[in-house]
Amino acid sequence: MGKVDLRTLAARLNLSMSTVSRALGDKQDIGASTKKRVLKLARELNYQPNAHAAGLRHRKSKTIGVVVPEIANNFFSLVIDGIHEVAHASGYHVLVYLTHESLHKEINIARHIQNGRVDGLLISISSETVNVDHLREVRNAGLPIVFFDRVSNEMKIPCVTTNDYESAVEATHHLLDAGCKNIVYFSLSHNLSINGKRMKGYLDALRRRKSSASTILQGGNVHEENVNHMIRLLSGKERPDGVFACVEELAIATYEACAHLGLQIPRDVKVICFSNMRVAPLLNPSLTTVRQPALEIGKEAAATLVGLIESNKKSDPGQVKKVIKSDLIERRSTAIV
Amino acid sequence: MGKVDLRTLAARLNLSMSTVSRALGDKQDIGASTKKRVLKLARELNYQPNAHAAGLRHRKSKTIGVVVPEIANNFFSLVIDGIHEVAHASGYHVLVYLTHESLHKEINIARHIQNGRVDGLLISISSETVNVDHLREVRNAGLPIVFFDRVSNEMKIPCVTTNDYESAVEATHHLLDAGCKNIVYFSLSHNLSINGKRMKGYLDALRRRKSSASTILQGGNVHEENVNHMIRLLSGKERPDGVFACVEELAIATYEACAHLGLQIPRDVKVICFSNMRVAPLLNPSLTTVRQPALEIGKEAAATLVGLIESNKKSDPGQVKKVIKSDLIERRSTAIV
DNA sequence: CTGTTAGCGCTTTCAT
DNA sequence: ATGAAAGCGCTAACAG
Repeated sequence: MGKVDLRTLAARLNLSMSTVSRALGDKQDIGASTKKRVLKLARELNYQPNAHAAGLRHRKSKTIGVVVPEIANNFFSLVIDGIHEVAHASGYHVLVYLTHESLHKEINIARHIQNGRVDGLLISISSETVNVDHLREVRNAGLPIVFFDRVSNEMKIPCVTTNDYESAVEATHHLLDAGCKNIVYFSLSHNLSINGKRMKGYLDALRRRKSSASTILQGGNVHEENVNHMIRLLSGKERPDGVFACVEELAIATYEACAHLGLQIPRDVKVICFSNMRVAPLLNPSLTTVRQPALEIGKEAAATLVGLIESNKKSDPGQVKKVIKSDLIERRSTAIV
Repeated sequence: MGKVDLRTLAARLNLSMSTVSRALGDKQDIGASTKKRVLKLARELNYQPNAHAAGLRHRKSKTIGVVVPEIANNFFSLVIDGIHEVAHASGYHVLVYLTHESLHKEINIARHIQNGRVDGLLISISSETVNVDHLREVRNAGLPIVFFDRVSNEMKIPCVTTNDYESAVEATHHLLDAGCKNIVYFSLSHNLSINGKRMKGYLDALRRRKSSASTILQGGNVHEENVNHMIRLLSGKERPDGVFACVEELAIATYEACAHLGLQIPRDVKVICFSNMRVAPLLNPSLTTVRQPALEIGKEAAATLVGLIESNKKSDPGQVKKVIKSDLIERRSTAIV
């Protein structure tokens, strides 16, 4: 089965390539019957127009790039699912890139996509990313970018996030209402926007209630270290009675630390976290959870980007912030554990 | 910042485009000093060779397509992580496609990639896929394919799987050794290869031990239904005392069913499953688990595909089966729950 | 060692 | 309504 290209079709139909092209492209100035003939044969031979040729001609790839810190993560994979849904519906393909939280890789990726491979970029920046010159470069090359979840304030471009601040306030109130006097905020990298917003919500809520001592415990990428940090903290003399975990990973680390020390959740320690895994609520009803609408974030981000790509106004859209509300904090009525 | 292309570079250096091209391509027949000059300017101007033009010329996209049933799934996202690692190291980009278990979508994807967009395909087929003509078509178009995890025996092409059969035998022995007399096999779609191999291992193990009544419970894609099926089964007169869950999703459904009925795992019901989520072992020590080496599967699959692409021998490689061993069944020595 | 030329497959003027 | 021809950006003969 040799390739079938425009030339093949044209030859078999005794038409010129341009006519065939017009017929397939649904253009003006084409005879109805000719068009029908062309479409028929194209279908028969399963003609697939070469993507490179079309891309070269149009300077469009019909592809969007998605850059995430990691994919083996329920939140990001759900986001990608949402992106996919919208992208596919709009005829776009999805190229996925992983930074593994490395700024170096992020820069590399940014470099390597300025070659027509993608028409735009969706990105959730790595925890190491403070300077965003590499992204400016991408935008200067004419590619629209949309931030999601982890945004940078250094660039005024559209971003899609959740109402982290408000949810964090609410989550903190839950802990306070449950009687916590000594809460730990289990934190992600301090330069991450989501961490910043959640921590601010947390601190503001504490302040507003003129309440409680508070510790900030800095978590990292290494699970075992997170567990050990928490174990150390929970074994201290002033044992915390509440934990606000910035992401699920840290809640799980907390869970393991408690198990290690024989502490019971929620009897000894109340835990609350931002989470997307369906499993977390099963672990312990009180360990849960502000659910982020990952799928919706993905869809919204993709829709925004596709919009930017297709209305190729060079005019900077400026900073359009779309905030998608987290689900309210849920508690299971029936305790499982 | 206008585009910088070969022409730009050539003009600024008073060289011809081909010389510049050669310098950048690290070809023979190029003056050392010229080369240096070219590379220097290219770096300065951040020259990125147009992917479409190169692709058109070489009939290569340096891109591999990955087709998975779903991405919001720890196993598949880990596999993609592995694929990424190898692909990136070999200079390949990764285009991800989701079928959401729909054969229709799978066929569509197969059609839409026969246009030079990808150089090869990694696929884990949907649960609806029995006939694989759409994949034959892809291969006939000259694209190498590698199956991973969920394979089809209809096509003799390389596939990367785990030792499902052996692991299932072993897992079953664990349940029998724990004293189970009435085990349920909680099954996926029957035409999935992984389900077939695991179920066969399960049944063979039972037979070999001349043991136990056994029920096959067919699970599906809808979580609530899975839970309800299991609740119904566990409420029957001959309540099963063991569950072999083909995948983690079904183990979680079982977990919820038990919780709903007030049954304790493992006291009332022993549960074992194939799993990749780090969280499952936390749920209940006895609920665990045959860990599939997802990352390794991804790496191996990608390496195999890249090999096929680069050694562009038209000769059919035939069916090369690579089996990657699952981790042994693990039990946590310390009970957490 | 370097330049000239042709062409990858497609779209799009510009003729007819 | 159709065809001829130019060209997207790059590379690989083929000259020199």
